[in-house]
Amino acid sequence: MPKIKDTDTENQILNAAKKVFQEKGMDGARMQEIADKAKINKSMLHYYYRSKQLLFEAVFKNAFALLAPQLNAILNDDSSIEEKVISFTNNYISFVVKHPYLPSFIIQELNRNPKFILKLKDQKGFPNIEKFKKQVVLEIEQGILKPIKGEQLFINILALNIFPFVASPLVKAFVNINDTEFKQLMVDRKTEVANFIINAIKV
Amino acid sequence: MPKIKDTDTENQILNAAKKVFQEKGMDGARMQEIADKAKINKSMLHYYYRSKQLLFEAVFKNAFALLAPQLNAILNDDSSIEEKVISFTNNYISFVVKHPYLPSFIIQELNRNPKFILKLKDQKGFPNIEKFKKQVVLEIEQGILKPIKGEQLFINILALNIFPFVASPLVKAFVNINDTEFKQLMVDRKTEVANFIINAIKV
DNA sequence: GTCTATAGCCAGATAGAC
DNA sequence: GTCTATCTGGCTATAGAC
Repeated sequence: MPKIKDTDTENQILNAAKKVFQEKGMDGARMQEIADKAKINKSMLHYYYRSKQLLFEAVFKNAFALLAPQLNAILNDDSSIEEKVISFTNNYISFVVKHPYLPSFIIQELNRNPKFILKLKDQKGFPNIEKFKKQVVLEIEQGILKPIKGEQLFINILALNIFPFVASPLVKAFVNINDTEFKQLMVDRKTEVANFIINAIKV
Repeated sequence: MPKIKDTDTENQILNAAKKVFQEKGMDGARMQEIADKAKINKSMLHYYYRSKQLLFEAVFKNAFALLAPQLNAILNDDSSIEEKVISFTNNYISFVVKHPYLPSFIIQELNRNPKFILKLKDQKGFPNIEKFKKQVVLEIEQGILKPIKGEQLFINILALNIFPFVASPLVKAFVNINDTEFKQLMVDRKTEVANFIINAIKV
């Protein structure tokens, strides 16, 4: 059985850094706060990760590596579009309840530095939409789906699933609900969103 | 004819501050950069706005005051849900093409400091969903719409319209398109999104 | 109102003892 | 590998001349 890395100093740092960076962003994060949370000395951060920038990049790549498989599930799976919408919606919302800061962290930091995505795009496992697009064309020809561009459908699926978590303070204020009610609304969306999409696209 | 305020120092500052804060966020923005962009001395910023925090709040309230009427259009208007979806989608996408950083700026800063929305909620003109909810219930009873909670429908409308702009670097990378293609896709969404929503909810 | 100069602070990074 | 102490630079904010 392999050693549990979470007990190592390096991983205590990474876990603390995740929390602080995902909550405060690169610019708002403080090395001191990461050190405190990791219960180690500030100079240890530099010993292991050399600089704030490199520590941040480790956290970011880590976060992205968690998100990518979620998307690949809907892009590369062999089931029908309808089945994929149902399983993705259900899985994604469960995923993000476990990692609430993750989507907004990734989006916020990519807005701050859009070039950063180029580094990720070259890597194996980066989500690719081509198979999904072909499948949409095929199911339209078969009379299963109404005409829609694969790109637009994919954007719609992402939007309906990701947006409420990214914009949660705004949503809570507009819909005029507290945290508990918001959580319930998000749980409801596991089936709500899938139905909405399927109603929109099925012939 | 009133004096155009943009020629005043105070408004040069506000315009420069808008650009810098909306691009870099509160934490990433530098007073020096705002001063340079406004072509004035750094100490003038403090003369007119006292502190970075107060200048930021002026910019933020300004941004929110631009966004709120867009939402009130769909919440308070007297036309049918279908008509409101069509006009909101068309108008909102035009609006955001003119103010590309605005939605992500508001969302990012509210995530950084969620308490800030409480200050806005008390103000007159803050979007209120109650009328919209009643209308959804009514149109379902009349057999116009399929059963759906007003909250969920409203979240879906926001998500489909706002998300692609907030997450544009991510969307461009996943859909594998350049800036020009992205813009075209967003223009297409003016009708695309309205059709999608109407297909999803109309009986 | 607008400038220059600088105070005062804080954060990231490093040196060096152990 | 881990600590304390400190350097260095950059940032907000202000003092004060004009």
